[in-house]
Amino acid sequence: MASSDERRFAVLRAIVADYVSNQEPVASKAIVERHNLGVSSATVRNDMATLEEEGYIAQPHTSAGRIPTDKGYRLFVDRLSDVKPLSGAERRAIRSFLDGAIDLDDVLRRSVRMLAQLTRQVAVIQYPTLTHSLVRHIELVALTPARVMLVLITDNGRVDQRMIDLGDVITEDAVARLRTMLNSALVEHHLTDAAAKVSELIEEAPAELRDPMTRIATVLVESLVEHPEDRLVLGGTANLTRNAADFPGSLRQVLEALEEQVVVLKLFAAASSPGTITVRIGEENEVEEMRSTSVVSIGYGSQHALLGGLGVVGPTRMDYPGTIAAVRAVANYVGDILAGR
Amino acid sequence: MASSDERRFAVLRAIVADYVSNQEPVASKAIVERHNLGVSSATVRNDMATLEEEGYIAQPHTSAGRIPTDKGYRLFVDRLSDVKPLSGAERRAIRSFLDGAIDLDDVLRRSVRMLAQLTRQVAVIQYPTLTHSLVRHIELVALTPARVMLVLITDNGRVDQRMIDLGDVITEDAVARLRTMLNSALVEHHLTDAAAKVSELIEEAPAELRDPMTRIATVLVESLVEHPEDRLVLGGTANLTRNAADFPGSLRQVLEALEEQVVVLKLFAAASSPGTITVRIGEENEVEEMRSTSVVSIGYGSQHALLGGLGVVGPTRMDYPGTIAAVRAVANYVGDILAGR
DNA sequence: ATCAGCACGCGTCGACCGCGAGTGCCAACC
DNA sequence: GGTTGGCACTCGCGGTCGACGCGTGCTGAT
Repeated sequence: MASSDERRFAVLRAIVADYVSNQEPVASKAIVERHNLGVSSATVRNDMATLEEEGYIAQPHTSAGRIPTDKGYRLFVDRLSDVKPLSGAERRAIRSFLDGAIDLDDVLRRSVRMLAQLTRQVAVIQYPTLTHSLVRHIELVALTPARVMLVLITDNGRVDQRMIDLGDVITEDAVARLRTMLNSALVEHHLTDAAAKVSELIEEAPAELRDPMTRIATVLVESLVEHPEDRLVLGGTANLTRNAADFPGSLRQVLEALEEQVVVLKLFAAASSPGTITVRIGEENEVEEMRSTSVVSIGYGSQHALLGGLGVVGPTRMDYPGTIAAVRAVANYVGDILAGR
Repeated sequence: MASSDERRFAVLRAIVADYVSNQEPVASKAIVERHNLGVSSATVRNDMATLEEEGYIAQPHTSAGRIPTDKGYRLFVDRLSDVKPLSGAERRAIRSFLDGAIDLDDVLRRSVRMLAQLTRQVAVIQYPTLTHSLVRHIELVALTPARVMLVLITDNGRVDQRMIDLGDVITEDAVARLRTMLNSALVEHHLTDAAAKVSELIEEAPAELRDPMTRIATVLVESLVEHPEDRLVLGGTANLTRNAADFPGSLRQVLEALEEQVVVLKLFAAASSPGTITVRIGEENEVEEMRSTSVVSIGYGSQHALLGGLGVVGPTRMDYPGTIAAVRAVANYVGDILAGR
């Protein structure tokens, strides 16, 4: 029967809600008290038995209440329809806080902070990817006679730098000529086209500039375009300790994993198009050490260009609706700010 | 008697050593077993009674062994004479690991990581201060018609960026002229002189450039020279959980405090001249939340110029000799690399 | 001053027990 | 068939108790 199915789901929802807020197994009696389902506790118990058979909930010990399983959370999240948006005050707070930002770094730092605060969890933001960026400017600065620094400035405000060892002394004049060549070839072009443009540059270059140009091109293409070490900003790790019980003995592991950029990047790999929330619950995470956490992530950027991912990492026992709302809101603002400027 | 004093200190040293490695109160019997002082446990007990009266050690409960107090650690550290340097292998590891660095960010990231690994504690490194730096280059990039980005490149490889709202549309040509003016006035000069030079620039500027130049000057001087938001890199926070017992209930507090830049900067405020280790033990810390930790810090840079501070934060029960050696070694390498390049 | 010996204090650990929460099941009811 | 009150049962939790042993402080001897 449809209605019986519905009530069973209502029971699951109640269990999730109560467990999230009280973090203790919830009993049938507690459900009928706090949520008015219009049935008795015995009926709820029957439903709970079914839910348990189907694997949505479990009981820690024989005579305790039930807690949701990963599968239970999954169903709960999938059926989540009306994500209540943030309050006006919250929206205004975000906006005004982020508007004070001074540069890209600052935007991202403030955003993680905001997100961590809103969700009371660990927040992560990826730096906007370079792949879709337009080159605004390339600077070449001689640091020592045989060493230059390449500075790449893109349209979303990101500034990247690389040391380049030229292997030979170079004159200030040569540096200037290289700089001019690079800029006229690349400015206002997409970084994805850089590889092609740059190889042309090498061919066109006068003999004496060919070697340094080759080295510069290699660094530019290899380390900035093909293998950009995706940077990310982390915040609110203190929130992990909020309920140490949520990470049975593995708090350490989680913290360690979070310090590994590679691992965290994997968590956000799913972030596809902006606006689409991805939720990875417990065991669904591919990363071993993160099996005791849930990850809520989303892509940010404008409608057409995905700039990067952001999200939060927390216990599977988290306030999914609230977290999703916050993540979405922050992604909107970050996207606006980085695109709008 | 001098010799009796000496033995009492030897007892303290033994207590510190044993407590640090076993992290449990150490008994008189254990001392005579592990360290050969040539006296009986009864004698050690007498010494311990004295040490306790003088406040160097304490016992958690009446019939337990002793643990060092902050004052005890202090004495221990003060009398530390021969800091055993790192092993050759370790030195080589550090060197080769840091040499692979790609730019300043990378040097610092690798260094914290290294330091955290060596000490198994939380490592912190301040970005090299701007105040003593030489300006290598200033770049001005128009991001939108009325907005430019100021990029400052200094001789130690640091790259800083600031958005500047000009309040009015500006031509590409004007930007170029401003850039030229800024560079010819500031390049190869100390940032400390920037304020003076820049105010000259404003006066010399042609009327139509005066307004944008003023805005740029303000940002440059105020936000980069006078109030540089001292950035810092943190690593190894996972090590805090290594022994949660070390932070009775306050692990959360410590983590939170570490996320506050201001707080952490205060911890390192003492870092004076390069090469001088500063140790703050427990209650000696001015920061309230850090009273349960010890901070070992040092300045790094060349002989004459202090570039910044670095160090570690850990439990008062830490391996001081080892930590001090590691901190000193890493500071040396970081100083070398940033100065030598 | 050092040391062996001893009595004492006290924290730790395991066993035990009673309580109560929460369940599963059953029989009755709509 | 779905729902409900009732009831017996399970099992974890918290508190008590006692034995044990560790580490100490003290005392008296050297």
